[in-house]
Amino acid sequence: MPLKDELGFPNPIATRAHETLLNVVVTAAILGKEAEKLFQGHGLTGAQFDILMLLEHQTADGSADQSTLGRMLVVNRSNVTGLVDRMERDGLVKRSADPGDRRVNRVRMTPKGAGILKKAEQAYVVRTHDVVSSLSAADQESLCRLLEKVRATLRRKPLSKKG
Amino acid sequence: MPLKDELGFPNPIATRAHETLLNVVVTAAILGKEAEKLFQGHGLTGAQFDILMLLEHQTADGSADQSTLGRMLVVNRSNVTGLVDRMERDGLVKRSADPGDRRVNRVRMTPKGAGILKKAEQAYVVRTHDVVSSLSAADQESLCRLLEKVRATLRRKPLSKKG
DNA sequence: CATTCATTGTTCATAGGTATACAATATAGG
DNA sequence: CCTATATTGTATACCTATGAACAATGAATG
Repeated sequence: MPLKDELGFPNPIATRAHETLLNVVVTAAILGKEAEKLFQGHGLTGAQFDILMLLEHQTADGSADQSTLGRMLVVNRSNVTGLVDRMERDGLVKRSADPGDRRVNRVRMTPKGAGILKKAEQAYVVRTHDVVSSLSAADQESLCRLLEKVRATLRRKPLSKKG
Repeated sequence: MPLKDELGFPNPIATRAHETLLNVVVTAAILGKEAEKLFQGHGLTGAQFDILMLLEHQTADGSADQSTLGRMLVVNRSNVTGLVDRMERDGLVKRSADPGDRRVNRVRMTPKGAGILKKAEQAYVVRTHDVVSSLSAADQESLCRLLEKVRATLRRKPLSKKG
């Protein structure tokens, strides 16, 4: 079903470029809401799951400083402060001082956080596989490459240079 | 550049399914931030631009009720209350009573809102064309079709039925 | 060493988003 | 008519996110 009809638009979408970008943004929004519902059953939000996943799979020793987390999540580091605050409050992670740099907080999962992640990740893997099941391996590769191309263009033509 | 490197991940992304969905979500996030910067120069936020665009191009008479706006934006109607509050405060739209249904607010652009939209939309069209310029017409069609397939799967297998 | 510049994490104000509950109003059926 | 049931907009509590400003610390350079 074309995007126009999914969104209940009475009129066509003006340009193909607009429709393409709208497709990306709307799909991501729907995926995000779906993920949010999934994690709700495990006492996590989407952002909290993301942080636990990064700590589990994308760190050398299971810990990361907040700025690195922000960069990997593509969010402002001021946002990480609040995220880690709430996760620490809920006992999912803990902060500790970095021995080599007194500015830095190292963030690390608690056993409770690790346990919750384990179950949430299992559900996520199943659900993820389900959602992309309609795409062949080649389709998935295509999709990734097309999106990479869009991001590459964005990096090559930042707003500051062109508008 | 593969997503892993763009995000500064030291390790590979575990599954292709995860990588595919991550590509969609991350690209949308970057596009959203880029759009936000663009609209900032016109005194709008992304969500405010979306509402003005809907009123301009997807209504019969230039007005819409809040619930319809929510459905077209794929957001909760409680969110529309706040959006329209702020836009009314800034003189971009106004609310008026619906003659046929006393529960309903009709939302309509003010002349100020229309003027701002006109300029913002011009900038948006240029920028949009720029961003997808790396994709051929066929690529754009492919991208849209692949994303439609993902959304179709989501509708066919909602979380309530499978998890 | 001292100075400059960069980075880290926090705080603040503001905006967007959800879910829930609620009052007012419509609508459908007996 | 009356009584369920659904819909509309709102209020509230909460989470996610940005950008700006700030203090503390680190790094580079004269």
